Amino acid sequence: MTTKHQSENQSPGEQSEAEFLASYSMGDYERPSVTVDLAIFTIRDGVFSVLLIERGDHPFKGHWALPGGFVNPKESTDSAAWRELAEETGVEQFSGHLEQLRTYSEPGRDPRGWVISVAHVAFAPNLPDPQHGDDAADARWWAVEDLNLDGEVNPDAPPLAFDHVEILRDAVERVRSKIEYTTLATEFVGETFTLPELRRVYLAVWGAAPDLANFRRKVIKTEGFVEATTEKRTVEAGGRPPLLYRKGDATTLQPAMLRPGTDPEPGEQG
Amino acid sequence: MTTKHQSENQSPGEQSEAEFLASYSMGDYERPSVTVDLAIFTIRDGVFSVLLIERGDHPFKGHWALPGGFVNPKESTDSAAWRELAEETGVEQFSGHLEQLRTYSEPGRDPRGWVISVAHVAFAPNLPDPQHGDDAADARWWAVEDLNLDGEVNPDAPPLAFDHVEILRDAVERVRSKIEYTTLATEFVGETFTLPELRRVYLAVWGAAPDLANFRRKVIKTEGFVEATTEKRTVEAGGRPPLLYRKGDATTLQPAMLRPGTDPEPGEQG
DNA sequence: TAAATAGTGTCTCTGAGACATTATATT
DNA sequence: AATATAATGTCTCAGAGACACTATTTA
Repeated sequence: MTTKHQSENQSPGEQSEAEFLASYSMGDYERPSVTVDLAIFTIRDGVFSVLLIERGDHPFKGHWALPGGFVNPKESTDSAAWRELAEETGVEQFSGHLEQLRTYSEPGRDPRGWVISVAHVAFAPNLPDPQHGDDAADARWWAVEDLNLDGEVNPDAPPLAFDHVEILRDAVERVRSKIEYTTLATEFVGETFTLPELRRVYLAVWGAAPDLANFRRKVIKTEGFVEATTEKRTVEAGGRPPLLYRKGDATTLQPAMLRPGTDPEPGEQG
Repeated sequence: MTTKHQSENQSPGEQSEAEFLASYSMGDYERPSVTVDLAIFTIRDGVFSVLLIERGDHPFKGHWALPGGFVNPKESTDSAAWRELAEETGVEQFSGHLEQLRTYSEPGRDPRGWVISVAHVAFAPNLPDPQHGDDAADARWWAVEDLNLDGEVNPDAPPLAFDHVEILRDAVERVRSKIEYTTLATEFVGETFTLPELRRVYLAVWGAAPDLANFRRKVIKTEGFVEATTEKRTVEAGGRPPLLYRKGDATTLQPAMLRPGTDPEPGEQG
């Protein structure tokens, strides 16, 4: 990476970069507020869920929104997202995965003014119920399939604030596709886990699980996906106790885990 | 999409959302400048190339940067990117593809202050040489492989400004992977094209082309990727004249076109 | 032993890699 | 005819889908 950049030849009367910066003013361009929004996903009792916060204030009072907040100077949007993640989940040492989704900037997306939001997605194993926000607003996990992300299916779905329907749609699709070609499904289970547990992650996120036998073959044969331990999960009611595994050091799946039902049809119009 | 959100019951003394917004002030949070940066790719004489601009002013005077500019109020970052794209390429009706890459916000990435950049990637068929910038700076196409994106390989590579090495690395990888699982390779060729031409797109972008015969089989059998015309390309020197094709209406490739050389090894540590 | 869950074996089909062969043009 | 490029045919192998079968536990 090139970091020194003072190397160009400089005529005597010319300004150096240091002098230039010292005299530089950003001018009076209008500037937007920049926020981060977080789609924090977990699987609770086999249900693919996302954390939402009920707004206690206008605008969108009583509607549900993704947790988020302003980005401060001297921090990256990632840092801001990690900070919000800790605050909202109440977990100081968050063990999951966080990544940037995309930036939403459509004019009018926030009625208060010019607000650009950098959305992030987090994957986490079973998290506790969230702290109640200090602004008396509610915060809870919602099953993703209970949200009306694709049309008005569920009359009891919470109304979503801002453009968070769009963000959530993109976030859900990101998670669904990311567990196809990476090992991130292991972020939704504990330190050790069984293969049926890992398979239930795919079931929860995709709404359909790969065939049991083929899933095992795929996971076991993909070097570095999981590592077998010698212990078995103690099971309460009936059934053969499953072997426990630990995540391996692979990060990508090559070839990808295929979503069932997605018949290998040729590309379609989008 | 839920757009009406005035439906919650409101006690007599309580503020309505309209009243709230009328009295709302964004406060005096410090706000960043937000810019867009563009990685505009094309293929010129079989060479995968990107448009860079030589900076005429500090900071990074004499270094090469991605074209870009400030985002204005009342426009999305996509609109800003389209606007810059037209300005920088000098093409009013740009026929290619533009998409958001990701947002770069690391503190210190711009020595002038707090600047957050939303980077975009554009795919275009052979574009003309760019206009000279009005600030007397140079603007030209650079072969991607002549840039030192992965270590100091080429001593004649142009020095890159800001964090544009990182952005370009991400942008190149985006293009390389996007032509695997979408039909975007057709954005690099003209209205009609031959299969060998399309294959040379993969050769240019990946540095290696799929086997000729297997490539044909894949493209032809993927419904909606290309549509055969009845004409042939008139050829100047020797050889059988190839059939001309037109792009189909498919957008995704299922299964993906595989990069050659990438031995189907299991996932590795990243 | 029945029920429940975990785990194995195997047939088949699709699609990619490799590479030999045929087709159609110019000089 | 020689050369050059386009297009086809075919053998093989990896890996996914489907599903029958075996294993290990509790009630």
